[in-house]
Amino acid sequence: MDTNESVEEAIGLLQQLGLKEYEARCFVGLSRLRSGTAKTLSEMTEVPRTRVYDAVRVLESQGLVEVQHSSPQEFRAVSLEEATETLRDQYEARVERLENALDTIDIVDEGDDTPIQQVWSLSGQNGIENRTDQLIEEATDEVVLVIGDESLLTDDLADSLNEVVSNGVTLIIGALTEPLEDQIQTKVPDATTFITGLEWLHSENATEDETAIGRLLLIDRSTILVSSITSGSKEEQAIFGEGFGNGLVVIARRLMAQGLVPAHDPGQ
Amino acid sequence: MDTNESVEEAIGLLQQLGLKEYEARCFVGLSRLRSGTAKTLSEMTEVPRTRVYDAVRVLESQGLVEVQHSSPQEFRAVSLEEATETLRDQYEARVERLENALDTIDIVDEGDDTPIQQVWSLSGQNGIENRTDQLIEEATDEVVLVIGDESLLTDDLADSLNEVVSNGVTLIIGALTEPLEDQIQTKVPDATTFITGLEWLHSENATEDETAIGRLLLIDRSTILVSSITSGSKEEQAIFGEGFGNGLVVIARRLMAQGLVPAHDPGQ
DNA sequence: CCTTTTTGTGATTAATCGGGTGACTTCTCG
DNA sequence: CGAGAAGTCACCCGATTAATCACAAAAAGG
Repeated sequence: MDTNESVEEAIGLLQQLGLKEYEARCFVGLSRLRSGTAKTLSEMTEVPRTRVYDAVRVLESQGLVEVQHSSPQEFRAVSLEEATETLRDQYEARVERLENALDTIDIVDEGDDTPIQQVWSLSGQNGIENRTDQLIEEATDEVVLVIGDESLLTDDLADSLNEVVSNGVTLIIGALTEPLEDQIQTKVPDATTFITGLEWLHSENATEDETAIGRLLLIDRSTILVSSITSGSKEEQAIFGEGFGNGLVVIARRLMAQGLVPAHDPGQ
Repeated sequence: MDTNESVEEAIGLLQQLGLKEYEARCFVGLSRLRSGTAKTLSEMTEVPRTRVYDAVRVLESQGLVEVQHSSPQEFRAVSLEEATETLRDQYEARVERLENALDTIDIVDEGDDTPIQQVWSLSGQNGIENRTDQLIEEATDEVVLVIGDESLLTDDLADSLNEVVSNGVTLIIGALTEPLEDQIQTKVPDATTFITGLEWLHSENATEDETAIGRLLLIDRSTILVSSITSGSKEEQAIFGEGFGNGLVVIARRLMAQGLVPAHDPGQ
């Protein structure tokens, strides 16, 4: 809606995608013009005129802008589809090369691992999401999952759940609210669902930096992941433990036995 | 094969993907260790010990490593699959947001366009590739394509070609060598192929900064794209013109009539 | 043809960021 | 309790990047 806001956002995103500020400004500037000269661009983007040339040159070498070598020379941005496709290609190529490089390396050295009680923490919505999916896919016996916020019920997650349930794994999913439970039953029809009775899971009054429950995942009764979301920063943080004897896991099992999952049977 | 080399490459790639040097070093360091402390990591990666903590914290917040809050605390990298998946997600999210932002903007202002003869230049393998594909898909009548190097015959390109040929567009593809022609007939069976007789298209003796032909694309006899590859830098550069009256296009048509495409009939 | 303005290049300065180091507090363990 | 390791901070300095300026080349326009 608000163009100015979107412009700023686009500039920021382009910088996150690796462009410098001037390059980003020039690109969105050109995106709003069918075509423009250095002067036009400079006026519209606040980029010093003499620096427009450098910026555009970089953009051209990345396939985001085309240049007409006349005098004065004119610039124009490639179409939105071409631009995003180019960016995607670029990134995909890098990630693939990274995969290969790390693959040929992975030859680990000294095993610096202590096979005792371990509790790891990780944060970032994305990373936690991926870890969740992976853990679910590795389950052989039982998956217990409690979801605290509907935004966490992604399609990828549903895919993982449906895949594992089709392999004969028992799937028990809890929700904090009834509407959420309905959503779950729609996306993962084969799961046994329930509404958790643990009040402390609910995000109280949404005060400042109140901490709400994110997910709670128990795999084969021996691996657990619990995450929370601070309502202010919306950053998700998780702790994660594995091993049947792991303290965290033991607590989780006890918790479960007590009433998190009401008697293990569906409905009510 | 050579681990050391791969390590360096991985570090470079991670930096291109947005990590700082220390972060990149720490991540590949942890990738070779099942788990490690700040000291271990510092020794292995040449990152000052006191800075390992910052770096790892950032990595954790991005979902690339997990931390055990013991003393001394231990770090470990997530699996290769999780890491690449996380990176992909992150990027995809950014590109999508960019798409939206630019979409709400695109409301162009003053049309600063000159509808006269225009020849644009663009560079970068990726961008040129995308432009090529897009132009092909827009063809309504005829596509003439000459490919100068087999590396340019990508799957995406073949897809575009096959798609457009199924819409009844005449497709004529030239190659510089016979093996290349064979490849083309395999990937795009419905195309009429030939071997170009234009000697200057061939990359002479591969001297220093010799310039070899990349692609030559003529769409509906009114839009043309010609690219070259400097053998040294392997950078691809292209010029691009549209409009039936465009000078560049006129030359291309004449060139074609002369013998680029031998009499327009298949084989020999 | 000469003047004036615009265009493009290059060098130069200023500010920011990231790599690198060391001081200092806290913790662990003998 | 004391030595050494772990962890946190604050700082320095070099490189990158934003920003300005000086100047040559080229158009525009009398």
